[in-house]
Amino acid sequence: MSFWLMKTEPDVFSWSDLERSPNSTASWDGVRNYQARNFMRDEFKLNDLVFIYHSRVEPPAIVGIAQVVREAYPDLSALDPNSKYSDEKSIRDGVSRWVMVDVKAVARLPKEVSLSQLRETVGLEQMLVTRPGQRLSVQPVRPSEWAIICHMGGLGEYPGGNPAHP
DNA sequence: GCCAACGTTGGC
DNA sequence: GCCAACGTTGGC
Repeated sequence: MSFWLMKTEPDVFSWSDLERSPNSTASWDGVRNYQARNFMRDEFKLNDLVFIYHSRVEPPAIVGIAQVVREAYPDLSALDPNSKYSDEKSIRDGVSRWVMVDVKAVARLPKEVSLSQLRETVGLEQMLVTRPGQRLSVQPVRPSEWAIICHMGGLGEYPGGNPAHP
């Protein structure tokens, strides 16, 4: 199992929006960056765990943990002319080159972990999200980083464990 | 295949 | 809301 971080602007789609979705599950659509797409398409596996990160808010922070419940499939929003993610040029034979995954909210962090906290914490120096100018919206997270952040977020020994028993 | 222009991201 | 950093586009 692998760990990931995905960014979202809560004004557009927040952790609460995910929790309120049917079965706490939503399609993570609208990713329009090849590096991010490739992570989702090639490396996201069923049951992988994902930190949900709120950007463009004060403070930017990791707020919850989601789980991959469906692996990559074509991003339907690219085909929808009314969607802001519509991308006609990405369509070939009726299928977009962009993909989405379905994720399910599994645990809100009791204490959200802010970007400034991430930057201050020993062991997280290599995280992409802490780097200025880094805008990749889907990023891998190392197991050691996952464990540290779960602990900071108040989830104890959650890392890699059973989501049913945090 | 270069690179200037452009649009977007995201911390501040 | 600003704007630096970044990724993409398209003319050449």
